[in-house]
Amino acid sequence: MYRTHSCGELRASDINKEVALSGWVQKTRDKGFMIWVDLRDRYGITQLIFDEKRTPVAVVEKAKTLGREYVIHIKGSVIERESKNSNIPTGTIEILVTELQVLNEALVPPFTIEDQTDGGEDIRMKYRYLDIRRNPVKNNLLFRHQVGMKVRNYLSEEGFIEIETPYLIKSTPEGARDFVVPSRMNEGQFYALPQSPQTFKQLLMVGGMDKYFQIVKCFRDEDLRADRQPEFTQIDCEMAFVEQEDILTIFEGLTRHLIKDIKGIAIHDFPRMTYDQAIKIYGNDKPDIRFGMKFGELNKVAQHKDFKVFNDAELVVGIAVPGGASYTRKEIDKLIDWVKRPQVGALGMVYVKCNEDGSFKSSVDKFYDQDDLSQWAEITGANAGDLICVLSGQTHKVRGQLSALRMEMGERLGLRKPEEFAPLWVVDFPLLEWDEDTERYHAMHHPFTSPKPGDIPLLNSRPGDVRANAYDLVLNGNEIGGGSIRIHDKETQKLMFDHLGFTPEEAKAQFGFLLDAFQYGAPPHGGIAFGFDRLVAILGGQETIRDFIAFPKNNSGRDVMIDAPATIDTEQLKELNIKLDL
RNA sequence: GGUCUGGUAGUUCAGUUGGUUAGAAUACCUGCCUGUCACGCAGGGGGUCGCGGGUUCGAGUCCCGUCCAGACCGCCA
Repeated sequence: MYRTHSCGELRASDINKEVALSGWVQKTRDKGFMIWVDLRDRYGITQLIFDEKRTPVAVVEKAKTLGREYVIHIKGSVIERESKNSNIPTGTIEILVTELQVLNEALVPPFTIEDQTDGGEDIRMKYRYLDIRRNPVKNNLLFRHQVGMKVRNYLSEEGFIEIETPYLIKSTPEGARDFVVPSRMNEGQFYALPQSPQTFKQLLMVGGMDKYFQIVKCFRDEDLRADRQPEFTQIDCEMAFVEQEDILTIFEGLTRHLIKDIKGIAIHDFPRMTYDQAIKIYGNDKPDIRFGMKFGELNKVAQHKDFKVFNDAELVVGIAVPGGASYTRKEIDKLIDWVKRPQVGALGMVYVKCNEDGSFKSSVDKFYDQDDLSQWAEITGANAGDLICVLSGQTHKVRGQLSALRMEMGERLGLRKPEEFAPLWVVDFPLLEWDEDTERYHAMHHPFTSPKPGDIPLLNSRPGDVRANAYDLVLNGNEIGGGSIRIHDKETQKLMFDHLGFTPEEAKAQFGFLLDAFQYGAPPHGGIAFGFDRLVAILGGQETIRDFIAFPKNNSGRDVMIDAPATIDTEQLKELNIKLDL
């Protein structure tokens, strides 16, 4: 028997027990007369002691050869420590070893297996199996498991059933790039990996499985980010005979339940905001509402003087940065440089210091008097001591720029507290979005999203103004879920394809199976999908999902541990009838 | 596709104005140490300064190119 106990469970009450333990050597402390070995497994650390007076000589000699991360098996008795360690749960006892067996030697690991490792991101990913031995990564994976269990239990109790859908499906032109898989048996043809089980879950609704969910891998061949991986996990849900309100209620419940159960925090406010409001007030469709700095539009009070920059602008908009009036000239200049970086793209920034004595000092004092500036302060909600930052230009661009500044300042001022949770529904998304490149409208959510019935007449005249029955769940400035009420009748779906520029033939070729299915009694239905990796990371107080995934990809979509992707040999290519053109 | 930052010992980093033999911490090895637990002490080994080219009497340092990594923009229905 390899072990009678784990390395995390022995206590003072176990003293005098004969035990067998197995695990990894975390550390040896050889004092000459005595050797201590910290033995580690998933459950904790137990100290072993090899004593020249009490341990057989041969065993002590073998203990001297142990290196870090050796896998060993020992037998011995639990004894009370002479000097106890209150830092670890097993700190009152140690194991007086009588038998030692080296199960496997280990090379010296390239970085230390400690909470505060000396290894950087790169090397940790290459040796991810060693990284996973470390508490921070291990605990993240345990945490992910717990969140997953709670989601499964909650949805299951609500009557949802988990159904698997295929991974080898058909490529579609809309949306993200597909990962494709060549088919050996069907020459010249390819499967695509699903970007989401969207059409399948709708077909499950037609199939009468009126409450479906799945914790499922999805694939998108797009560039990566700290919160974006090419393969990621969704909590995918769909319900039949529901309206938007039913969905919001159920998944508001799930969100509250998770935050309460996992973080012990009761969510009081679960606000809703329309897409238009979010864009106007926060410049962003996924606002972090843990802090203020709401946008104040200043066109009316800033375009009546001779300041050409503002007069020519489509939008003049500002935010009040709390405590910013104390910034030095140099600090403000750096802030201006920050908004002028290409990633943000502002051409400049006007600032107003709101002095403690109620006066204002701005970078545009030449053009505006104290009355003007006091109106700006009122509109942006600035108090004495704040700094008003004002950007101007094209509405769409300026909102994005000021939103970037708002998030940056929220971060710098510590207003984005990881242990605070502020969920938010953003509703009434536009149905269509103009695409500059292809010069046509495409579905903002996906082509199966239903328009708000009242807006359908606008489809021909002002397609950009048509709102959809679509909603996003935003948590702390991150989009963690999104969904919609779907189209369930063939006519509306045809209308939609028509406006997306699909010919009837194309629509039939791509989605004929769905249109067919809708002719056989499709119930009204809708759903939502949560980004599981993101949800777990945010509940864990982080925004990088990578450390909540056992084997993530790097920035370039590579798995540096197994070195994938990789070329395949000529035989394989031949079998697949593929010729490379490189 | 683009912007920015970085690449120096196993690892994390420092390296000034271009100037002698490239340093620190940690890890590793050896020895010592009668209760360690970030053990301590003494000693030791360890470098293609990412790669290629250029400027220079002289390049880790400056210039050009390139590769790799990270963050972001585009992209992500």
